[in-house]
Amino acid sequence: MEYNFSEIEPKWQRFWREQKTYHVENNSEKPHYYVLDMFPYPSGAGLHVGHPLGYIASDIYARYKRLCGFNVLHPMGYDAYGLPAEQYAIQTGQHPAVTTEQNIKRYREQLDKIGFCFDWDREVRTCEPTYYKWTQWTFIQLFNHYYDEELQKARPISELVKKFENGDERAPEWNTMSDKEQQDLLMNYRLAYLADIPVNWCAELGTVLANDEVVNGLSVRGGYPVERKLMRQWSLRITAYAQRLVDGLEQVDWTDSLKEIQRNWIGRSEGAAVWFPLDAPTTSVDSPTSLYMGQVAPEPTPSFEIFTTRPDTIFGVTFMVLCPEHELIDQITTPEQKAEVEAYVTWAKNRSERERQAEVKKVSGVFTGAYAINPLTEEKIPIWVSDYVLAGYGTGAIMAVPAHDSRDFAFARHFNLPIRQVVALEKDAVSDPATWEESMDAKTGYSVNSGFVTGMKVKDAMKAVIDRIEELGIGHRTVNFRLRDAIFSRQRYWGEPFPIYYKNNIPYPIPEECLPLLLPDISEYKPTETGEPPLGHAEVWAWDEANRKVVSKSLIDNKNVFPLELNTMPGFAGSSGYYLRYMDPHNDKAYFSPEAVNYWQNVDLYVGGAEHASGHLIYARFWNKFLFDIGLSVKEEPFQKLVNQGMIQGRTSFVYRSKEDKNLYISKNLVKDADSVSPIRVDINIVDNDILDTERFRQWRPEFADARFELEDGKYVCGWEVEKMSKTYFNVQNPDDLVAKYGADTLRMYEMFLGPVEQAKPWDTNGIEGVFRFFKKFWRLYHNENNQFCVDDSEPSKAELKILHQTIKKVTEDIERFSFNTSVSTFMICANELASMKCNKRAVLEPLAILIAPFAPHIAEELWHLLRSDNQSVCDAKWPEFDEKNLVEDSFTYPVSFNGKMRFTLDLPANCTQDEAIAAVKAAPEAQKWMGDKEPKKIIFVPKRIINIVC
RNA sequence: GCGGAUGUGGCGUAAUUGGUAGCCGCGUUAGACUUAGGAUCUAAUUCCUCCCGGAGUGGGGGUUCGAGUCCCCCCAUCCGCACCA
Repeated sequence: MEYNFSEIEPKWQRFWREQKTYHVENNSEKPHYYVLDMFPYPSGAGLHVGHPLGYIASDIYARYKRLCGFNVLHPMGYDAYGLPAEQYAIQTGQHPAVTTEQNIKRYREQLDKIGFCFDWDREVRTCEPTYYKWTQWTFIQLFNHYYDEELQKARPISELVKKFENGDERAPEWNTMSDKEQQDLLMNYRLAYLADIPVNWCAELGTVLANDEVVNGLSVRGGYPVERKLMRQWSLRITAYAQRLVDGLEQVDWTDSLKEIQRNWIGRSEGAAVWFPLDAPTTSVDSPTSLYMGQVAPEPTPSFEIFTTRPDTIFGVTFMVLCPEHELIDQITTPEQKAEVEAYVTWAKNRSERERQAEVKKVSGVFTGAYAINPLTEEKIPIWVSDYVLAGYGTGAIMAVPAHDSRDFAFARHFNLPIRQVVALEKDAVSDPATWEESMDAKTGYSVNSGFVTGMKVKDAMKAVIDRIEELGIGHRTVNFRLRDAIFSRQRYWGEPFPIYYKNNIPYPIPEECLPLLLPDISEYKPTETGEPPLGHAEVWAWDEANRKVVSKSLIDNKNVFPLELNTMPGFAGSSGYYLRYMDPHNDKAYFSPEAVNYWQNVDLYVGGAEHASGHLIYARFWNKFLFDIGLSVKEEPFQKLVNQGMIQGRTSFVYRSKEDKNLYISKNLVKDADSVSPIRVDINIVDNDILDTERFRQWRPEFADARFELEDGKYVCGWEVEKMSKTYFNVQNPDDLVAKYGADTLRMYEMFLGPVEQAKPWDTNGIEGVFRFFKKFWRLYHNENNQFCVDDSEPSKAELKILHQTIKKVTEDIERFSFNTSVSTFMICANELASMKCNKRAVLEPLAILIAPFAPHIAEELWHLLRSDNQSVCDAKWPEFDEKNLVEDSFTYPVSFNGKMRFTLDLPANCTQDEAIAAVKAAPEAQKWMGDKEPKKIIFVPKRIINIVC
């Protein structure tokens, strides 16, 4: 029989399904290993060849681990809530659940054809009530917990209430507060909280977006403008975990670049918070010094706090800047400046995020007329307002040191403010800042003109200044983060409903026993006429507190019936904890059982795209840390090792149409002048190895029906370019087509052969033939000339064993370091050598079938069953052991170099000593030729490698 | 601007981690078997060359007996962040 993949592959896929080969139990004597893929959003377009790349890599690893004796959890599911299904629903009225179901069906068919070892019994879908019940449950836990700064972990909010009741400086009047006041106060502590916050509002999408969903002022989905707007929204207090999110990166095995992206996103910076008193005529302070000695309790002096990472430059402050939103502006602006300041503030606040970002280089601002006092120099410093200071970072106020901060420098130059040098590269290298072209921002050199720190190194000066500031009680060391809390409300339909109802305008969670709070059906998926989110259309959408159930909205006037939250949760809600649910997906009593999580612990290997670095991968880490704090999750970090598969780009094919003769298409290498032709994208499915199928091209579209071609060697050669894989570029490669033409094993192997998994690369089908040829050759190793299965039970030769063990060694090492492209090469070398030796020994071919099983499970399974009479799957075989002694040689050919150049080779015993080697070199006739009568000055001998002789 | 990465034949890539650069595959060329082949097999294929050799891993310098690999300076491309004080 010839290698007939179209018969083999469905046969074994059925076998695996019927035998439940990939079913995984939560208890086993074997060591556990958890291999996870980022689950897909099932879009309407189906899979293209880029999607399975990571799945194939993780599948190979999962299969390998299993063969090595691990109990491997390798699940798959769907991130099923999302905007496209909802937008499709708005256009067609089709329920998103219906389209989502259809898309999932198609995804599953496509995935099944590739032969993955997923345990489909553990499938999760984020839109299933049995799943989102636990998303809602976690939200309630977040709502019911706060972050205890002392313990550095989440604790029940009831503990905080108890503290407040017993007297706490954070809520001195707690016991006299009304319920509403108490609840409002607690909102400042809850990990899931409701607050009026500036949000990214996207009018076009009719929803707010998280920071990572906005790029350059445009929405990631759709590219619509986004504006800042104050809205009452649910947020997650992820900032409470900022430090732990930074620290945790030390413990995980991720690439440096990915860790760096996360560190940047979290944006930790150390510095000082310093209070600058106002030079306000209203304050009755005799001498500013009396303020700072610490003993005299001064009159309450209006002052404001700034944050700086360069406390050492405090002697170079020549002005202060407040952000336009700063609350102090109204109080301090002098009457003369009032009109100007108000105009500026209004202008700044109304600027869209996009405008602001586009004009970053433009300097704008206005003087308030007020002054602050530099607490160390007692100088009077003007206070300005400018939008280059951001409200959301630090305190929204800065001390400006134009000599050593490029933004302050630009501002000072623009408004002609003084610039004073306080840092120099050398102690005496002081120059006139008026001559500078740019500020000196580097944190190197020495302090100059800086009072008591003059002459110190910058680093020491920083410490000295902070120490003094803390001594004086006018500030303290502090850490600031760029990370913002995650906005958790979406004005959408197709997402998890919040398990929240409002009584007297105070939010309450519905009782946990009543979860899930089911997403109601609605008639229209658009916002309501009054501007409420789509859930405003839901008729039966009110909470009956007494009967603990959802009832009709019309009952809201009744005593115990209250409105339910109309927002839904964002996409990252469902994807933040799914890896935990896979451990115990059918549990209806708990998110997952303690037994399950104690067995699996956390994800050992996570494979997915780097585009989730500042979204999903941060949220999931936060989510897991919270579950860890409340005792559910057992590891603080959810994903121990992370591999980012590179994006597969498209490789677009072009034909070149003559500009003179619109029906003439010129083959690529015959195009003399690029301006004389127009390149036209052509469907890659009618191009093979860059050769255009001219007949199918004529049929492709009516306008090409009369096409004529200028051919080279009778062929039309297309040009190509790397672009995004997209329908509009005709460069989408559907995996189904390749499976049909070459089989799943060839597709799997070829995707790996393309290059390192981590590397972005264009999809290029040229070359898949080579892998297909390999499989035909591989098949023939197990068959005779008449295509009959034929293996030999005799002892293998030394040479044959050497090839086998070389292959075992290399493939094992390659898989361990995720280098699958090189293992494919190793298989090819192995097959070539065995074929040329005509080796058909069982002792070689049986282990070989196991070795290739992770890569090409179908052909491996077929050969395995031909080799053995028991009905055992190759998936349950044992990974062959590598035995060094098969590789040991009696003699070894040593390359011999003179003065660094290789001159000749010498056969020596493989384990010869250095002295023996040197003696052999001296005796060799070739050596005489190179050495002449010179004595070697130096002989370098590396075991089994090189002998280098320097004369 | 800041941060991270990458740069090797016509193409995708490899190199035991400092040890004969170009493995494996595509493509190309020649040959074999064929009525035929877009099947299969064999051989060649970094470049230059007067066939003696010489040059060569983005460019320049350095360390070393020896550098694709380590160090310094440029150049190019890709990615992330971007007024974050």
